[in-house]
Amino acid sequence: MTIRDIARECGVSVSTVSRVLNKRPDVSPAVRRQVLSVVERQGYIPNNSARDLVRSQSDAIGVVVRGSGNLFFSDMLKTVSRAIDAAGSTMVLRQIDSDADEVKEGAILEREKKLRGLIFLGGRFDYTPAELALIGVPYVCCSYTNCFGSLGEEDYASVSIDDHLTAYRAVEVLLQLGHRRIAALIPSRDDRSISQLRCNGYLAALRDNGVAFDETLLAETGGSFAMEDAYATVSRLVQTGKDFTALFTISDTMAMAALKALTDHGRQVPRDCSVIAIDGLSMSEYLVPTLTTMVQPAEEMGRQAVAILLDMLSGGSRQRHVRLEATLRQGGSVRPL
Amino acid sequence: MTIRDIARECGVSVSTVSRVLNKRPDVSPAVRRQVLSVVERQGYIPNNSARDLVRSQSDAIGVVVRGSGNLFFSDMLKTVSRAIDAAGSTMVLRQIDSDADEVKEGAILEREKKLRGLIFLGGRFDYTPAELALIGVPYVCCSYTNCFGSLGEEDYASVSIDDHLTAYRAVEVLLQLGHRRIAALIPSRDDRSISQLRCNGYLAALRDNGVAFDETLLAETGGSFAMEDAYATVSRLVQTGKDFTALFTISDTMAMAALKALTDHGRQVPRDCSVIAIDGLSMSEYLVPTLTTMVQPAEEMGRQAVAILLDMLSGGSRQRHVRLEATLRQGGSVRPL
DNA sequence: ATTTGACGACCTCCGCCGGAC
DNA sequence: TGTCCGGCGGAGGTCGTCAAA
Repeated sequence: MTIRDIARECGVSVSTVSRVLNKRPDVSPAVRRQVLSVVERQGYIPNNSARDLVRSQSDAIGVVVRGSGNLFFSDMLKTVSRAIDAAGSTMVLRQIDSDADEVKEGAILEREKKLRGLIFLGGRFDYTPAELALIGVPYVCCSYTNCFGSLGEEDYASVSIDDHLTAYRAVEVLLQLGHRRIAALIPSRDDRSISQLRCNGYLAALRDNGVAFDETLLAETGGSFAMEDAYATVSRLVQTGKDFTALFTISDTMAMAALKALTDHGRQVPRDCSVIAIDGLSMSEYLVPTLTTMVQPAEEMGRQAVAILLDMLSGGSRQRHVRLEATLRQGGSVRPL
Repeated sequence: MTIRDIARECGVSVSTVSRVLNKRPDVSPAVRRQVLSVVERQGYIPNNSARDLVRSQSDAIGVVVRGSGNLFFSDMLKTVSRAIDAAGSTMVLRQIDSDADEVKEGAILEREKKLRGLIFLGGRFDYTPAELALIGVPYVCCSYTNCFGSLGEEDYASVSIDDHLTAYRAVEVLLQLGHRRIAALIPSRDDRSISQLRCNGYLAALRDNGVAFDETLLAETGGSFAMEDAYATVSRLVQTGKDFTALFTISDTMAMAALKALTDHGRQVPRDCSVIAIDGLSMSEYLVPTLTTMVQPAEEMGRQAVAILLDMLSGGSRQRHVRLEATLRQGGSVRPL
């Protein structure tokens, strides 16, 4: 079933059917009605590949989301979608695996859909100029920066929170409430990524407040963000018998697993151990106790990412790197010592 | 940058470059190396649209997932992906909005990628033959059936649990523990979908056990599966002052919101109120208390869906409709009365 | 003036044939 | 004879242009 079949059945030319399908004005109402009815009756669906092939450009903006199971990107995605719609543009979404190459996928998407620009929701922190050369349109890194890479500040755009500072503040909350023996649950202390940044914030907060860093209170999952591994890691930590009154962790989901592990091993939260995290998933408001966490402004991040991209597309010159602030959401998982 | 540019730069023909890119054997190692190095250096990416367009068929199987935020489909998706790989086929994934038309999207995907078959993860329960005529390849409905539609049994394939029976059993668990005043938290009792099926299971279990149905204990969110609405609905229910010792709900995420609402209004779980749900998300093992829930065999469902599809593709004649059993996972959210 | 038809270019693959050594 | 490479044509939908009704 091709456009030619429709044309033949209607007794008109391929050009005419194409005009109807693309809602162009220069077709008589009678012919338009007839073509549409045949299209409907035959269940004809235009071939998207052929369509994409011939369009030299589109008004579409691509969004590449890495990590389909990442709840944090869900809220953000809604805002991004709305902002792109509001700008009269179209969003083309591609969800990829958390170990896939978002740059490569973005480049493929760019060519396939003839994109005007790209937004990456999540990605590596260590791009090199060579790999980014694949991308031929303006792009914005959303929720991460290139701090471990070699891109120039002017070579890309980003919207993010200050991961170091946010972790620093979270740990400070615990310190100010009198906690001194503060454990940290992280994937890895040197993954050249978010985990390392936030771990460094933890270390800096301890140092600045005169608390000696205790290596044995740093619990690494071995790179994993999975709840399963977080649970096992915290369980091991508790079983070492080490004393700690609070736990800092870098994501809400890991915190959820930590809450469970602590409870299962007889440590009540927050009575026996306070827990604080970073992310601010809406889900964590439904934990018992409600999770105390540093909320990333997901919606504002999405809005800003779209705003920056649109500005770049129109040749504007506004700030290309936006740092937003994470704010403390008081829950019930932290108590004064 | 097209295949022609690469051919020109290499001083070979377009055919030769195409042969290299498609890993065909009849190219000399020297030419192959040269072409690949130029492709690499130029960052050439073949145009997927043209590629898809020209292929008359592929070995790909399409998977359409409706509701990107649905955690239940995450586990299933991994199994489906592995099973398709194991069969030597390729998976093409499309995530769509929960209010999008999965049939339409599936039909588009089918033409775009020249699919051999389709698997729908989540969809409407009331298809008509007319709309399904859009789909031109074998397909399997995974996690739902056409029980509210007008398809013939022979017209489609499905893998699902018995929603009525599963709800029935969940409520029976509560009844056998002595509970009589059992509230139900559901999106809607007549949505011609999963909510209605499970609600009927609840009603049947009450009836068969001689417990009169109390209209005021049926809490509807108004069609929403969102935690926010579940929380508000349970809060209202508690505030009416109605007495109930247990709560049945149709999904783990709604149960999570219910746990929170009950706790926030002074009802401890399971001491003051037991909670049971259906789904068996891995996440709900990390709730405090662990959620007692009827676990859908997500992985087995994924495996079966692929197996059925492969059988249909090879002209096999095995059972087209597979009903799997949900099994009770004992948690800490239910107690005997 | 309005509506319609014809045509080529866009890009890649693939089967086939022909040529070269 | 076998190996390697070049060239051709068709398939797909769109869109601007030109011609024609």
